[in-house]
Amino acid sequence: MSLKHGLLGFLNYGPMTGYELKKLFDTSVAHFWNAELSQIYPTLKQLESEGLVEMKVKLQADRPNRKVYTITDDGRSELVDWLSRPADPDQVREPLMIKVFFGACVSKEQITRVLRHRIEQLLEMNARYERGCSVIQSFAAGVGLNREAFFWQLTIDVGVKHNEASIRWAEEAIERIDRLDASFFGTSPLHVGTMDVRRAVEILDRLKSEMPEGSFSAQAAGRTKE
Amino acid sequence: MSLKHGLLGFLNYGPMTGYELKKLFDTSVAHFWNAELSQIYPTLKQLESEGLVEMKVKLQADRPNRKVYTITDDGRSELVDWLSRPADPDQVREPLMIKVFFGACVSKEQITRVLRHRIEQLLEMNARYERGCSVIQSFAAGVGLNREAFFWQLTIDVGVKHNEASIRWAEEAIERIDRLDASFFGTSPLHVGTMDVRRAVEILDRLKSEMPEGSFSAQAAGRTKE
DNA sequence: TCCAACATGTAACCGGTTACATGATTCA
DNA sequence: TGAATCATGTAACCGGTTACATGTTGGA
Repeated sequence: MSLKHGLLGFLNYGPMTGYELKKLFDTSVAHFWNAELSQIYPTLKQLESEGLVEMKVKLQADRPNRKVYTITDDGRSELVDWLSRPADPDQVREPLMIKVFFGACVSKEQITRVLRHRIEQLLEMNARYERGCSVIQSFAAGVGLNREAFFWQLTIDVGVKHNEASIRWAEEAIERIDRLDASFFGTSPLHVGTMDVRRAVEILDRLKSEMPEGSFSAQAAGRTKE
Repeated sequence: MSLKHGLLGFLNYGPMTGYELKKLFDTSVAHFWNAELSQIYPTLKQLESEGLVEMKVKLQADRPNRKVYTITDDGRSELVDWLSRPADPDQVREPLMIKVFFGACVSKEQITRVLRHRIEQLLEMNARYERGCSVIQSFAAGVGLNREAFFWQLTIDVGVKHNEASIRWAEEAIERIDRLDASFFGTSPLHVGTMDVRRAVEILDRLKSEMPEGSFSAQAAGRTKE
């Protein structure tokens, strides 16, 4: 888990409470990382028990007391250490791709509708990203971290690029599906090919053994384990 | 969870065992979905208890008995139903982006090394994808599902496009970081700006209230819950 | 009057991974 | 002899989400 390191990263900017960390998360890294308070609080405790942060209770009369966490030297070096280590490949899990993978089970209209819906989502998301840019600039200026804003911007850039690529892919996919002969789908939406599984597995085994190594699968590319 | 629907999708091609499902997963959807046997077996049981699949034990003398699962009419209609529903936006969790976000904490060399490492991963992955294309073609031809192969191919295309976009982004990021003045990073790797958190949160609150709505965050774009 | 913000948490659940268990057969 | 394949599972754990609990203050 790298929530730990996300918390350390923010605490490196200055001491703060779990509640404040949640706010920062929501308005700065929400596009690639979500964190609930119910996960932040125990994680802070854990960081404390590992000596990576220190906690001081600030008594308050009118509001609940605040527990202010400060990063320690150990915490700082753990952070830098982690940041410098290369990251494992992200293992993805994309329900939309399952829908596309089995697209032949449904009609042209059904599958393209799903794709068009995704395009809408991506456009909306990119619009939000654009607004996010100005938020980052204003925030960085207001808080005096212009240097840091350069990197914050990079994480937005990659999201935008990703979404643009997805949109282009989806648009092309819709076009290609539209061009497909109607007979391609059969008359019934449940008209999908069947296969002899024993034979299929046989073929896969053969293909696999013909492959150089690692064959065709997403994972395994210098895993190091964090 | 859509492992359920992934299993249904494959069982729609023909009756098979958990062991065989695992093989198919590993050689066809591994690039966007992983499934362990220890998860497949209980999920099949669950599908059975929901009446979406049926199980028959095939006794074997020399090997352990096989439990062959067959999709039911209910299962088929649940599959088609699910496939036709638009997918929620993928919620992502990208450790690499945390590293970039806090890139100002480390040196130019450290952060660019991390990015170069990611580029290597992506290139290797795309090479695997290319091999994957021919696997899909051979497999589809061998098993007589050419129609379906069109959609299988689409799921590889999107992976390739994504990776290409990431590579371009990372290359540009490295260039831009390299061009940064050394003073940008300070002399010490731990030289990172600090901020007045109370003030930062104040600014965020103000920016948030100025924003139209939903402000800047990745989620929330017509969630429907599966 | 009622909801949002402040501020902290616990407990149950959920999807998924890792490790462990069993036991025969086949191939290097 | 020892690893890989066939074939099934259970149990512990892990990161994360949802729901629930508590109690004050300030604003619509």
